[in-house]
Amino acid sequence: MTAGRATTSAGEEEPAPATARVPVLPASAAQVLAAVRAAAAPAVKVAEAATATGLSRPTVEVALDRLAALGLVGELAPDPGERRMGRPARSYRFRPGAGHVLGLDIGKYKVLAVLADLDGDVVATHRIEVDPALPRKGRLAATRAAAKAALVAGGVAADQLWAVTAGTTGIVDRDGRIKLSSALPEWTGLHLARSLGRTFACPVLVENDCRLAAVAERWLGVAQEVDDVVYLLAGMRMGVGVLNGGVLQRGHNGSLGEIGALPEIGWNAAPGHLVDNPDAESSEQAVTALIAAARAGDGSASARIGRFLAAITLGAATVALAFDPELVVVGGGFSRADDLVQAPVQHALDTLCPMPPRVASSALGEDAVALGAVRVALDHVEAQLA
Amino acid sequence: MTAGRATTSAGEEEPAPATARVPVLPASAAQVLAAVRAAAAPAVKVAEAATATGLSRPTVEVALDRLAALGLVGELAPDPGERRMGRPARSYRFRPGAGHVLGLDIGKYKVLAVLADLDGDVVATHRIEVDPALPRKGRLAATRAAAKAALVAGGVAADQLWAVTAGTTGIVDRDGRIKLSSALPEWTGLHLARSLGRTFACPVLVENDCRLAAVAERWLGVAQEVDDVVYLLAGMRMGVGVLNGGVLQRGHNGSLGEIGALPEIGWNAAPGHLVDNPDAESSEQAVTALIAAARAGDGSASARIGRFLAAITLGAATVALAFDPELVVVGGGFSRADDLVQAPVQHALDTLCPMPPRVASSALGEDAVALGAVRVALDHVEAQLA
DNA sequence: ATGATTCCACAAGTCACTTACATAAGTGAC
DNA sequence: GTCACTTATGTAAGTGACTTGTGGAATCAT
Repeated sequence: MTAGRATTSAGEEEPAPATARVPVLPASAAQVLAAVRAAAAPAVKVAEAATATGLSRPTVEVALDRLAALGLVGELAPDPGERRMGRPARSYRFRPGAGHVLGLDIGKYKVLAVLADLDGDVVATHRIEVDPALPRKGRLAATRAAAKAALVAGGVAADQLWAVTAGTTGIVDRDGRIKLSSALPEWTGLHLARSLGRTFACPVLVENDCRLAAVAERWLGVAQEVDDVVYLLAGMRMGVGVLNGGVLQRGHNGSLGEIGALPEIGWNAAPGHLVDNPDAESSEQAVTALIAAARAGDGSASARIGRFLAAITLGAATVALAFDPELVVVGGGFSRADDLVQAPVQHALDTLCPMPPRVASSALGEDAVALGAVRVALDHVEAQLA
Repeated sequence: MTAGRATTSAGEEEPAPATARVPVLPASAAQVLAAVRAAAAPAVKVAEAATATGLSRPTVEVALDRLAALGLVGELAPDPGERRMGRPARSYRFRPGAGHVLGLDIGKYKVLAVLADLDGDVVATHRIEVDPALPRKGRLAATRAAAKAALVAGGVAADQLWAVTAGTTGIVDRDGRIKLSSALPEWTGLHLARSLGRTFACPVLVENDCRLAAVAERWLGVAQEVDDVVYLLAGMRMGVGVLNGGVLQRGHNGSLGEIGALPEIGWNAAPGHLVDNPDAESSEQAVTALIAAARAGDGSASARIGRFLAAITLGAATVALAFDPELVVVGGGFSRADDLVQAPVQHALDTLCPMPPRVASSALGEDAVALGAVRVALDHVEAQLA
């Protein structure tokens, strides 16, 4: 569509920006690709793909040729184990390495980059600890460094990256701008999607971290097969991510689920029950210590945690009633305290809700946000391939 | 696909159930139909439809022939006002009367049937006042009577009905069963979709009334062009309907938005501030009288209303924060008191929410539910035509 | 009437897909 | 090793929905 003439004639064109592009597939090829990916067996014979798609064999064959030319599928050497009569069938399989996506979790204390192939299998990971007081530039630089390191570790070239999603603390609008972040005040106002867009030659999506955690738990965690999920981040920071009918909810300003602003809910005060000075940079370690103490039988530590739980239950019941999920996933952010939260929250919801949802603790822990980012990036890619 | 042989040969077939069926259109016809409907002008020339769809003129012509055969479009006599050179172009226009949908509002005190054509223009209406204590059977009979009366008044045959949607009080699951209705206790457990399905030879959808009101306000009321809407029913009954990204939210059990169960929210007690005995059958009239008194300057009536408003604001703020809508529509159910509610709720949200939504009072009043039902039925039809 | 103008109707060509058939590449029996 | 059998591949011819292209029909201006 764009001028082939200009690129061949004039030399003063801006350099072709090496845009990583998801290939555009004709309808039949997209159908065949979906069938190959959906197949239970690792390798798919042409005839199988034909019956699966309802298309005829010749059509499937040309589609497979195109997909093979794009690298999206590869022909497989015939399995020597399977010896049957007749001419052996050609087998194809999806090549998840044809493209890659990157999920970024830009947190207060760390930046985590997760590189995955088109199957969502993690190819490489890179984590960089950062100073919670780091200014914008430094945190962005750390993000780019983590992304680059993951790409290098995975041996993936930049133009093999088809989509990037970043998750971060705060209210993110639909353009990828951070409207407000209380945990990272200097983050407020940053157009993160545009900033990162200059680094990557592919679409960059930005989403609130709790939402991505909700997506991840549905993808790989405790909320698999569940369409209506509320993810409840309960820890030094309170947050909510909501899936309704399997689709991520954002709200008009991107602040859906942020009921913490209501003093009656008590969420803003809740972290104060855990540690004396929640804003201190050392609060993260203090909470870890507190949990360890409570597990070791320290009564005053348990009491603190009890007060914290009492403070969050009303809010938990409110979101459960408001969104009517099938499952509430509680995640903490700090390591492995989710089990301490699950039972009390379940009890609270059982008492407060007429039709109480199940409550489960996060299965993915600290990786949830980056994995959710990977899933969102994959969804973006797959929407284009369809 | 189904056996033409059987119907012609055997006589013992069950009588063809006169199924009202939305016609199945080939892709090009659906495209052309959409173009004809979307056109600004009432009549569309073939060439215009061709450029609008991107299809060629011959293709558009055969599509129009098919649509005309189905009655979905009609050829229009050439406009004698438009005198131009050359052979006059044939004009087509959408025939909204090709099919009809029915919206039902099955309430405590009334049943309202609204019959509309495919443009959503109301063709006929029938309202039956019912005893609030009426048992299931009677209310269902009244519903059927209202539907029939509307059909007769509109001169529409039963097989011209392409979809029916019913709205009613209570928690409705995705199969159209009423799981719980506090306002109509004998309604609980009724499989309303199946009951009504025996009456109508077309799909019957059932939805909670507040949700339909939200849909209606977005369609014809104050929430036009707004994708994220919370409809707040504030009166003798509290309820919520939520649209997020323009799509109706239901939740896992169909109880999304039902935060009234929380005592801290205060919604269950709120109607008690308006009248002394909210469960009495005369409470409806009592509220109407109360509003009239307050408008006339009665101090104690105003005080009652003030207490009611104070009791609902926390819940309003909660749903506003939870769902992050662009607009909150307050509706009452009883006649025209919404303006008394709008300003106090707006004030409450402005104080309690960091990014307060706009608050508007319902534009559709008592008709909202039935009109929302019409819209949902039309959406169902249009999804099939696409 | 005649020509200009505009739209319609029919024919022929194109594309993606189908069915149908001949050919290739193996296995197993002799 | 050769032959028959089985199974999958490769290619040709056919179909349907859509395209472009050309001649014809309906109206206005002269």
